[in-house]
Amino acid sequence: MVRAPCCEKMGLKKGPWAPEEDQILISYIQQHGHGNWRALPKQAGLLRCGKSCRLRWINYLRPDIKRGNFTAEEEESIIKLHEILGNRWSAIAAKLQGRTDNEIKNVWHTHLKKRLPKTDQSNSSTKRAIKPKIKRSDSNTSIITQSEVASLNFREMDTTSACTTSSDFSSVTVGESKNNSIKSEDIESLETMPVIDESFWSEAAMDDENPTTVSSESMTFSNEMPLQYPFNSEEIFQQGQGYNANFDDGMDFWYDIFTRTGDSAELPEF
DNA sequence: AAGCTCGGCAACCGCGGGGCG
DNA sequence: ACGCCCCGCGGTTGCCGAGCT
Repeated sequence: MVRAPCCEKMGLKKGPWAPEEDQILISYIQQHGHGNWRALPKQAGLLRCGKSCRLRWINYLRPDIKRGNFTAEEEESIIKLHEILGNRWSAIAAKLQGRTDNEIKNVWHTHLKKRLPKTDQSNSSTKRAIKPKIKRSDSNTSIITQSEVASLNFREMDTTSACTTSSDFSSVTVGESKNNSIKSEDIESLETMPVIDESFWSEAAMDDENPTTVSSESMTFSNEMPLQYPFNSEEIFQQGQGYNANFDDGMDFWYDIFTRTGDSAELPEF
């Protein structure tokens, strides 16, 4: 089935927004919110498609938008986050208060990309970022927050429940299955598993005799800062029914590690 | 001063995922 | 289980102003 173009209908305006249109959109959203973008332009009396309205609001009119040049800190954050996330601009934007994905994308392409060595530039375009695969928690599970993950401070992880299910940080479910069966979705997840180092697998995870225990010691960073791998199912089991750690929480964790180590060379690739 | 080039940025396009009937 | 609808995302386009010749 071929999807009809967004603004196929005649009479819908395209291109730059006029100040009057902005005003209409702002006042409408202030009064009514934006429940349904598709219906919004008609209700607000705008000759725009809903998509265009949404984009204009998100990228320009939102009251919490921070305008102006990016600070050095922000640029540094973008570079670091891009190392972690790849071209997932919305995820990067979520970490930068008041900045939009579009803005970050533009800054990246116009300024920041040029700063990288050529090899990195070519890699970055094809670099595979973690796909967000947010799993909505069941009624009998709960979301674990970044701080909760960080506070767990584990020595070991159990790959039966932690590794296989946390292989993609967007989708971590612990406490429901204790078997080692690999599902098709796990295969995709395994592809996006952080590449750590060879010893990580040879010493622990790939140990035939003890395939489920991984020592966090095998994950080392260049500055010798001791790091604790985030997930330990045993303690998590003790805490309750299980949990879902969603994608952003996982990213928060890795970003935290990154900012602590400050060494992109040692960052796990996705 | 006029024409051209380039960079920056706002906006558009098309795809994929999730919700819902 | 399936199809439709809507939303959000990432890639791309095109306009516009600044700088250069």
